[in-house]
Amino acid sequence: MTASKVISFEALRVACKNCSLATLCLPMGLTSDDVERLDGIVKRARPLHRGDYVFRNGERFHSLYVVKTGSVKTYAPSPEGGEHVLGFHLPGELIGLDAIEKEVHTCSAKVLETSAICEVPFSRLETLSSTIPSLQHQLYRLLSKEIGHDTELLLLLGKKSAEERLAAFLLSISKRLRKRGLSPTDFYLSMSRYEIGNYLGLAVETVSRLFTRFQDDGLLKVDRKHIELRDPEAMEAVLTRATMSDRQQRVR
Amino acid sequence: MTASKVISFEALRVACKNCSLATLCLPMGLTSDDVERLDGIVKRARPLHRGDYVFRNGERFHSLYVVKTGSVKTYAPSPEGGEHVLGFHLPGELIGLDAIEKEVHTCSAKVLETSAICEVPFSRLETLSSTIPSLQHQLYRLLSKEIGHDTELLLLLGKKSAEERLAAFLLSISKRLRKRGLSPTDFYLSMSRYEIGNYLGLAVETVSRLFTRFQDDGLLKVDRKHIELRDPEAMEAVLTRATMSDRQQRVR
DNA sequence: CGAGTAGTTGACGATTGTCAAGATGGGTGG
DNA sequence: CCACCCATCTTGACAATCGTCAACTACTCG
Repeated sequence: MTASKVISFEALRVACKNCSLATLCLPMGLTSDDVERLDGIVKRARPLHRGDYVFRNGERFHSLYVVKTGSVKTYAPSPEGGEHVLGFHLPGELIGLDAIEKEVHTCSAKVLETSAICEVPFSRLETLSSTIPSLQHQLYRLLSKEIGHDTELLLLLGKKSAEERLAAFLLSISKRLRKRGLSPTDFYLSMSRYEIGNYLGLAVETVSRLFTRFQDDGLLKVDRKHIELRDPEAMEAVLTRATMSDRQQRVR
Repeated sequence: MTASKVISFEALRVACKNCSLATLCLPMGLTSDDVERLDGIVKRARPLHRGDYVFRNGERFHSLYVVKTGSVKTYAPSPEGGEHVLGFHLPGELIGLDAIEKEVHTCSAKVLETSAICEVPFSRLETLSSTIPSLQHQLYRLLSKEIGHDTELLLLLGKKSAEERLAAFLLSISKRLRKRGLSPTDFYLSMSRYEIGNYLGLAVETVSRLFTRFQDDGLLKVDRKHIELRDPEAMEAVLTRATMSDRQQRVR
């Protein structure tokens, strides 16, 4: 709230209309006039560092957040100090949508690396959305998209083998990076093996072994957190080829 | 579209404002005047029979649907004829929310028993919602609720043992029935063992064995599809007691 | 009443978690 | 700038849960 803080905010200030993420984020499909109005309510680019919270489980819900740069993990802390990783969020992705109903955050969000986060006060967004039909529509779409995404994950956790889960995870990251204009075959994973395993419902050791196996099979090259997809098609094939889980699904 | 059809519609016609589900469904929190307007766009109580589709995977999305009586399963058909059960829906629950984004249904919905389904054309609902703020809010809430629900399921599939999954499933049904004023301890399961297993990511045989074990342990009495919860507290305890999955979650 | 589907039970095995030990590397302080 | 330390990751051995296969029973529906 000091002058210097204001300056740093201004330095980071990039209007929605100039933001490279506009097509992935809330402004999608809005006229430039409407984007201007949306712009007016967005608190932009709060810079956070590894381990900082965007919001915490139990806090009252006021805003949605958009990842502008960096990456965020959302997770449900369990009473005993454990956690259940719910997702990893890349630039352009909206978080906090699950809190609208109860008006309380039901999960925590922590940045995995230095990240810039835009804050969107929800009540103002809601008000604005009733006067901008395309914004309202976009919000319904984004909420619906989140449901679709969770559904995919449900299928992954309920029906797929460890191998398929990790392959799907890596391909998901790859595709999301491509959409953002980044290399889909050469990237760093900002999360730990433990977090990947937790997210995919696997033990750390299983994740580690799978990375080794994928490398041995020539599907990728792995060096700590640096991943190089060598054979994305073969990786896709891991998902489609008949496995235990397919057999299980067949109607008898 | 014949006269007789119109008559059957009229016979089933129960306005939202007189519907016992109003507090669970879209009208929640609306003034009676607003409910009247909502009423105007709802196509009411299409009666369907076991195996009938509410909508099918791939169909263009036009409407949301509310289960009025009976029960519905939603599932994603897989190319090889298998399926992935995504959910079971009881009276007052809204289905089709996942289709808003792509404007195409990404799953199929089939009724499990004779059911009445209300149809709500989405574009009209959307238009109406921008003039009724509390309806808009309720829609955001319902979408958000769906996300929260999926998140719980994610935790179930990713971290819980077979025993915990089935216990959670039965307790979920029980709680939802209670909200609808039905017995939470004595109910019929309209879905098959296969569908339960598929939904929970378990083999039919595992589900069957668990029912037997729960019965042997005095937690419930099972006779085909009829379930009698004998010890709901002990059933809750199955969820909270330390198990494999808890150990796994502990931060090292 | 017969046939077929759904459900149950048993035996077995595979995938994946657990435990344990060792390797690797980044960060910190002298 | 180097050395140490600790967290993270890897690898191996073993075990348990849960899926698979198979046989049998019991409903349900023509």
